[in-house]
Amino acid sequence: MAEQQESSAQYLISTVSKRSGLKTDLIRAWERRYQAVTPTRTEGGQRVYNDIDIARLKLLNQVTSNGHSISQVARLSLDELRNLLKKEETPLIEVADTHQSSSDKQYLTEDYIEKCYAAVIEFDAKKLERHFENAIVELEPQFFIENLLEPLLNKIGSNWQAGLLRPAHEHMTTALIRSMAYILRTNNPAPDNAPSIVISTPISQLHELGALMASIIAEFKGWHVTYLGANLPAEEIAAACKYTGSIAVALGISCPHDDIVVPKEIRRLKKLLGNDATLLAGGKCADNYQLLLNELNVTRIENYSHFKDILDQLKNSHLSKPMPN
Amino acid sequence: MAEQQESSAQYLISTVSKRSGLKTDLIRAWERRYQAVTPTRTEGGQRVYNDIDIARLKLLNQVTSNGHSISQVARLSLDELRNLLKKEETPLIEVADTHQSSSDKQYLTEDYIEKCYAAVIEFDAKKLERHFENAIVELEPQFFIENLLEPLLNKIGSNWQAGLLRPAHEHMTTALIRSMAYILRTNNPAPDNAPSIVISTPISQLHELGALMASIIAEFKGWHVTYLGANLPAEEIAAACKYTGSIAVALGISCPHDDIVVPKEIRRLKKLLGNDATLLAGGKCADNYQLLLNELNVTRIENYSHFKDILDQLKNSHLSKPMPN
DNA sequence: TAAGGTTTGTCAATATATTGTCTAATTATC
DNA sequence: GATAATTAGACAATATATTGACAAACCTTA
Repeated sequence: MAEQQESSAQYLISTVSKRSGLKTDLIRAWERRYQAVTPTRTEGGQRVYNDIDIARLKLLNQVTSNGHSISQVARLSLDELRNLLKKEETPLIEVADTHQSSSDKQYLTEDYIEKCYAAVIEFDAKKLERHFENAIVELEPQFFIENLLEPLLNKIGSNWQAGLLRPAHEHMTTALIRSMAYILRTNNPAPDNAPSIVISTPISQLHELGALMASIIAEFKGWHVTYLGANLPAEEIAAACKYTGSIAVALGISCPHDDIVVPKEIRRLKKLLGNDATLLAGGKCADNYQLLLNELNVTRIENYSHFKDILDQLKNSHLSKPMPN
Repeated sequence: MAEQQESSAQYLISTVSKRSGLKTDLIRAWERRYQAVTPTRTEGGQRVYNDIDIARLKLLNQVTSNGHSISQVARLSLDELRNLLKKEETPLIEVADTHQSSSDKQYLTEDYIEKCYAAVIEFDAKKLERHFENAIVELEPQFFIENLLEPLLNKIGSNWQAGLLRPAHEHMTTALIRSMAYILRTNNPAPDNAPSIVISTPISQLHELGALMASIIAEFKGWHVTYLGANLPAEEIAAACKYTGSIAVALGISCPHDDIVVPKEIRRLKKLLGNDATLLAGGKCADNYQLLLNELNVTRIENYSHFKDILDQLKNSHLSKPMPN
């Protein structure tokens, strides 16, 4: 125990009210009547909430405004509440955030980034996961990816290159984010006629966070994504592309390996793909191969927002000239 | 039946009305006259419905508007109602199923394994994910892991070694299972005093499915798991173990590489860990290093059930001699 | 076919439950 | 002292429950 108290920040009821969008009276009533949350107290007896409480109240707010009666859902776990929301899948609502100005949100996000980074340093996967969960609830998934995950990964990446973090830190984070990719993806299934893309990293490129991010983004953009993880030979990537009928292949290149393997693999892959699919390459160290990419007519992905543009373009040109047969 | 304690998803009559398309009065009348549904009650006496009730009412709505009299169909099972609809050839909304009898379970599982394997061959990640999702709901997570995931991975593994599957197949499956690990883990959070374990694969060992399975199993067994993914040098694994205060480290060795790197890494890791943590090794190809493991006093994990036994033993011996300070 | 009974959806009246909000008096915090 | 939190209780607005009734639709059978 005592982990929650020390690990996550403490909030008084007015803050909680602002963040959850519930009146203070209501928060107290829900506690009194249904033990929806059970905050600790100060010596003087004032309620002290943590991040989990806030996430919980936020979820309860959504669930009840979805038609559920508070008495029936107050004792459900975070996961059960999330499932409930997922099931209901009410695309009509999408209420513009009750209040919470954009500056609040920015501050909140930075706060989360700090907390997450601290959890990474401490090697505390559980804590990191909790922060992620809360953040996904508080910020919308889309916002979470762009404004929290991306900066966090950049920070981890650069600090790792600077020697401030061990490889094991990065591995742990990668493993966790991979496992959480599910809840990020799960909300918007791609339509059947969506275009397909294969995302991977070439052989010798073991760091896949960027590629993983890219695949989440592509799913959000309504693509069918076949994510293959790291370190695959060109034939395999090409085979996956062919099997899935993908119109694009994106490679993540983020290790400064600068050896001869990567150029060779890219060459081979380009040859194997021919004109069936567009080849894209991105990542921190893609620059190292700029000449090669130019020569082979491989599209360079500058950053994530550039990636989104490329996806849109490809999608449009694909839709305008449907199946050749 | 009598699965009300299912805890999640309890609905009041207005919600049920919206979802089923039946007026509240009618729902009550059907209950009063024909026991079409038998909801539980709140303390105050209000009706509380679950997902099955809703599915049932939806079906009854369709069936009756198809011409059947409510008195004749009110007591039919979900399956019977569905059959009725199917016969009538009325392409209406499909209703999610939940209920399953235990006798079907084995057959059902084998069916799922077939379907999942087919999805893997077809490179259809979305389909595979759907099968997984359905299976996890239909079978309990625990059962899912032991009776579906394990055989499926074995099948994939052996067929991959036999050359029937491409590496890319295995990569895709790995990536997907990693991302679904979240919902498998998420239901039973480990208590704060749970022992910790680090799970990884040594450098040059890139295939992590086994290690991933092991980490899911360990989480189910109530351990704090720090999962580091594949291909980590010994110092990193040792560092993670030290940081997290883990009492055990499990390595997955499933590639027939039989080179000199793995023995070297295991030796180094054992040295780095000293007596602070128990070193375990498992996986298809751990046999290749049997002599080394014996020499270094590394526990060999025979299979997943053996792994569970080991975890229990370690947990007990850890609890009996708590913190040295 | 017409009469008579049965089924079925709907409604009304009355009583109880649930739930968000509010007031008042008191106590913490800074 | 000003601001914010606390408790306890009260209140009104909805939602639900129960019971009984009723007419339209549906049957059966003479």
